[in-house]
Amino acid sequence: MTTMRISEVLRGDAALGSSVTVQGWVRTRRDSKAGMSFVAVHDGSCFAALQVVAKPDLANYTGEVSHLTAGCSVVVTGEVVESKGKGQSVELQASNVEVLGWVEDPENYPAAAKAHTFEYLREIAHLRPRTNTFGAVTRVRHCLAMAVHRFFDTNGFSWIHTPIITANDAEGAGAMFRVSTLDLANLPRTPEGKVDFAEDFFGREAHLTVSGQLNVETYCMAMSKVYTFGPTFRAENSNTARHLAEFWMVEPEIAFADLAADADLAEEFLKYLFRAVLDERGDDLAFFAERIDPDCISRLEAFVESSFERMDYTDAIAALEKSGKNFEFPHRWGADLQSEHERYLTEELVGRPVVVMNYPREIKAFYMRCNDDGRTVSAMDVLAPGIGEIIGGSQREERLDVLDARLDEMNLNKDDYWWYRDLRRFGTVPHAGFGLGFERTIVYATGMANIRDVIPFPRTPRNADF
RNA sequence: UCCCGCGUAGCUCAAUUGGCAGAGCAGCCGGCUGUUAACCGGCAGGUUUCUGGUUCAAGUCCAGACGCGGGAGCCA
Repeated sequence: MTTMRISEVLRGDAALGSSVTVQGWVRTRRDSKAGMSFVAVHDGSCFAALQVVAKPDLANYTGEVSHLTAGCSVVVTGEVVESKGKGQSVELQASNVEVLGWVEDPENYPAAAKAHTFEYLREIAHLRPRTNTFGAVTRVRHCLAMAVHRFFDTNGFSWIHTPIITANDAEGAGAMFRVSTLDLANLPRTPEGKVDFAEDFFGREAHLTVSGQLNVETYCMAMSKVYTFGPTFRAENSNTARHLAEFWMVEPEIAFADLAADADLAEEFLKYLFRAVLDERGDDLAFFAERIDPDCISRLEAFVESSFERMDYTDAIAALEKSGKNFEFPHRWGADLQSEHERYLTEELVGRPVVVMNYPREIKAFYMRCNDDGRTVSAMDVLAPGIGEIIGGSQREERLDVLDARLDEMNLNKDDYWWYRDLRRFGTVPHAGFGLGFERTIVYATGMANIRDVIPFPRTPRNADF
């Protein structure tokens, strides 16, 4: 008798007739007309549950087994047999069912075996991983995370653990959460009456990071190919299905590379991720296609097969003009593309993922490399059908004089960027990178409608429960 | 943050013009010769988000608060 995961039993690792033990939780119990019970047990190892056949000759059949409800934890030993029913090829003929934990007051079990809305399940985030949907999301998320590391590892990248707490007060990527140990009820003051952060834990203002990019660039200038993958934080009060206050971001950075190489990397990387999900999580994808988003498998298959279109921002604007479409928001050279513009380009005009490159410098960050035309920078967005912007990246400005001019132009203090500027003083090289929102990647792969349902414990404005 | 919508049983939703608050699922009890979102019969389940107002009468109308959702902006 061996203990096995349910995925192992279902894929045939245990010979028919052999005795195995499984451990898990009851999904449903069905009583048959023959006076026996069918107990579906799941343990998270795969989408399917294992059907346990429990007959009345079990010592605890009447007293316990026939009272099992959704959520009870059980250890079941039995013989692996070919199923006489239709829904599964093998099942477990139980010789012993031990109930480890009952569900008290099953009428009020919040995750009862019935359909629930995702809004409701967010209120029971500690129990929702037991549902079909969140089990599937969790396995796909894990699959994608492993694929991120595998892709970079096999391509010679080093994983850099950039800091969560940062004292860079000017990263320019959005509002930041303050990190402080000061007593809010009794703040130390400078003679001028301002809060005296010299008294704070770090001796200066500190925040949660909004991006690991500036830090990872330092390691890129020594390791050549690096990436970060970790949590990032935005204190924006944005309440949408696509935003989180705490989310995970993947940020590769490559040296001796230009924007074209950056776009090539993004394309190769995204295709690798989605191919991994297609190869490894077919069971979960089948569920998403059946219950969540009918197109999710065909969308991924099309994505990994198609080549990304490259398009200059200037040409994209021209294409929008030529489209003759009546957009809600006007498009003009010099303004950022609206969601509807991005959707037109990738879904209607091209019908494939599109990399829009070389944006007007006025609307982009200080670190992006200025092009020779004097009015654009080497920035790119990867747009995908069905989701819009999934990646934002750029070639970085490696020339100190140009970088300094940009900092001045944007009224940023050069002293705040002293170590970032040092990289341009000591052995500077052309380099580029991008940021991929990890949860948005999961949304794309699963067809889940709300980003709050692809992260275990979503943090959004006015919501940090659990 | 702005615009719109919603809040009724554990969950998903009904409730006509302001007039006795009701179904399905889940739960419990019973029945049925291997069930698959099982089926059949029965039982139980309510401070209608909260506060105030109008009215003979409020789930329903009015005001405010709180919570949630959709869209927009910002972005990843």
